[in-house]
Amino acid sequence: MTLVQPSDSEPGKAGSAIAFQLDPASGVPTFLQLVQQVEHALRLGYLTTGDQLPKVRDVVADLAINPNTVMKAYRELEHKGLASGRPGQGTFVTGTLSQAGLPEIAGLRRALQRWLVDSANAGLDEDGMVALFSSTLRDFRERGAAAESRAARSAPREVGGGVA
Amino acid sequence: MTLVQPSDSEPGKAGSAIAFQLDPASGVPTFLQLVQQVEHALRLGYLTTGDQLPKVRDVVADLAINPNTVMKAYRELEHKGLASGRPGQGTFVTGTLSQAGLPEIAGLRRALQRWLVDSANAGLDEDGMVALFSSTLRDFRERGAAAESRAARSAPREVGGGVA
DNA sequence: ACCGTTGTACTATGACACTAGTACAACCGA
DNA sequence: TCGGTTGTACTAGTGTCATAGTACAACGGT
Repeated sequence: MTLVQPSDSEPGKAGSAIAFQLDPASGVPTFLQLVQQVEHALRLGYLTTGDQLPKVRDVVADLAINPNTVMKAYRELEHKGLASGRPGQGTFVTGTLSQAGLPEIAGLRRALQRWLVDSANAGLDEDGMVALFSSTLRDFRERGAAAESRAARSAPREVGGGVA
Repeated sequence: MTLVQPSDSEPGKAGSAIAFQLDPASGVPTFLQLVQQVEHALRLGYLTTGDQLPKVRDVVADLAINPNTVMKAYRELEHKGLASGRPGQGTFVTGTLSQAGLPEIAGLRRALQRWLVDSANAGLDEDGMVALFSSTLRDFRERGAAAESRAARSAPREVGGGVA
């Protein structure tokens, strides 16, 4: 034991740290799940420059995975310019991905919560909701692409999706 | 050349066949993406007993993947009792997963479409929408679990997620 | 200066996903 | 019955993911 006593919101953690969570059934590689969760938090503004990510050894203990796996995730984030490790201190966010304002996101989130409740009331389970979201999003993407190809005769546009 | 001429809706395909689509960036194994897409279509009632799945060789040609990979997906579906291969004919749906009525789903889908439009108007890109959905769903799951653990003192319940 | 914390590097090993290539089996229609 | 279509089986090889285990480097506080 040292000086830190574990609790729900551990002391010594700067900013709002996120809590990683794994979904073994998803088929997504562990290290990628970590990367994606950080990116999601960055997109939604739940994490910003200066915030600390969970310490490698903490993640290892919480998720029962190998340090190398956590390192692979953090290295990927560093490579994308989103985080940086500081030996002796921790790993910290160095970039951001937020695109919409926090209030807008909060509103969208509430609307989505209502939709989830409606879905549950309609008899859908969680997998069903995911299925419907995936399907609707795919449609949305295709419609958008179709609309663009209709309008882009003279204004070609890049559609690449990297984080750059 | 044989008798079939490729077009947008190929002749010779019974029922409503689904069109597979891969997302290389997702990290999800190819064969699992195929399985999940069929399961999603089954959940939403877009595919039902008797419908034909894309022929192995068609999938191979369309997605530029190996027959073994498609077979792995179809074998998994067969193992779950959802599909069955008939040499010389194709692979057909043998089970269903739909839980809510088609009209309910259509309504939920429209609501979700509106939400996607709103999100786009708020400045969110597709990744942002996925991020917000994932985050909100995770909350939803935790809230539900909390509500259950509050009410389930005397009525324990299974939460397993398999397709059985 | 020392010690503990934290990030980082390295090798080796097992499991899994995907591929290439070949061959065979079941079914349908002419 | 024959030929084409389709599903299926098999082997072998490659790359990635995750693991265990060990060791080192950078930083802060006392």
